[in-house]
Amino acid sequence: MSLRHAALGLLALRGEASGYDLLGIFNESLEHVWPATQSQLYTELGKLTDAELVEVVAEGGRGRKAYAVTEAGRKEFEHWLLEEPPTVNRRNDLLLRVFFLGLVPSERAQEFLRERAAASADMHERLRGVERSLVTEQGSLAVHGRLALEWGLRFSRMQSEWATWAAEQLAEAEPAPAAQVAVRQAAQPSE
Amino acid sequence: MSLRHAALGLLALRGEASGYDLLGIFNESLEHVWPATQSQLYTELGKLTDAELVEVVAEGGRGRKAYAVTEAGRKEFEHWLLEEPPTVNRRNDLLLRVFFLGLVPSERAQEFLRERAAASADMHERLRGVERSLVTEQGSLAVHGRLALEWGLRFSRMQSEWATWAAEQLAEAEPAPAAQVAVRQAAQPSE
DNA sequence: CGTTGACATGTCTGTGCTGACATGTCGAAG
DNA sequence: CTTCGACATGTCAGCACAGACATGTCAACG
Repeated sequence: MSLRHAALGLLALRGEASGYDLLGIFNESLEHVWPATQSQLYTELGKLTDAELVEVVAEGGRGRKAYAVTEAGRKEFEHWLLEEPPTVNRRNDLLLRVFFLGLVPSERAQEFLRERAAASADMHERLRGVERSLVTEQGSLAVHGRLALEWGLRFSRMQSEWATWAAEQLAEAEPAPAAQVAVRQAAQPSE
Repeated sequence: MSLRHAALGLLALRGEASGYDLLGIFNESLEHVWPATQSQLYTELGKLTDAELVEVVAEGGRGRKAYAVTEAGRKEFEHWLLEEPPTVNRRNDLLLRVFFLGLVPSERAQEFLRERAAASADMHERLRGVERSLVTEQGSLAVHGRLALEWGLRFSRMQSEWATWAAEQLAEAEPAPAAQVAVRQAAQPSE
């Protein structure tokens, strides 16, 4: 239920904002961290209002409603931020595939892993580009944005290195082509 | 929609299995990679049967139905495994919190990051334990299980190091309590 | 013989999320 | 004056998933 807290947090940062404003921030700053669609966001703002964690502080043109966090909202947000343990992201598409890699020929599996290594390396380079374009900015938002960026840099590097290593592991474990099978069978009587 | 493919893959590995059997595997081997509940799994097996990707190959006592993948199922599975690009896991609870860390005093934020570093270090140790208990096992499942384990080891180490680094960044950026500012400046010119 | 625990299948409600749809306002440019 | 693009709010259907509920069989132990 983190969208709730993301919205609360953005309102706390901004002081006040409309659903439309928040949507803009979600699509810019939080796109890679916690994406949200418009329908979700407006629904959540409605619920937050009902729960009295936010309130409408102004109504402007085009039906615009400016929201701000209430005292209860601020409290709820800080509790979430510091007290509640972050939920670990359990599902991992990549590792699920790795689990099944034994079902295809080793060469195909190695190819798959090398592709993943390349994809992560690409991601790393992309983030390096973002990093370079960020050196000028200042302020607390930039400080914490940089922490998140560094996480991405380290993660993509780790994953790229891991995938390269994994492909090598498979290459060593099974030297592959049919010609070598006989050798293997002669060398090791069982399994 | 990866539960579908996880079920397909497990059936391909096992040859044939009941929903109950698969549930056991999900709760043991795939718990940290792709958890599934019983209701989800039985529902999915029903859908897979309707789609003719799996079929009931035997019925046993206690209403047991043994499923096996069909030719179409095998094809669909291999397509997913090798052709479809793994979807990146976009939502990240931890980074979302980091984004908002500027809303609390720097000391609290540093505390938060150090806690995260400790939690990741714990995770790392836990996985090292699993690694040690795995050295005896053989077979292709163990080979690919080890690849996934190594990913976990590298990930937890990376995250622990990152959190430690991030806490230090904040400590440097805002040397905090006014009294100590002078001391720090005198003691260490930079970095 | 009765109880317990593993085996085994299924349904239902609620929630979070996505994508599509629906509706309307306002300012600026042509 | 019309049209277009940014601003702005909302609903709805559908899917994945979690957790609870419902039902029943079979083997083993006491």
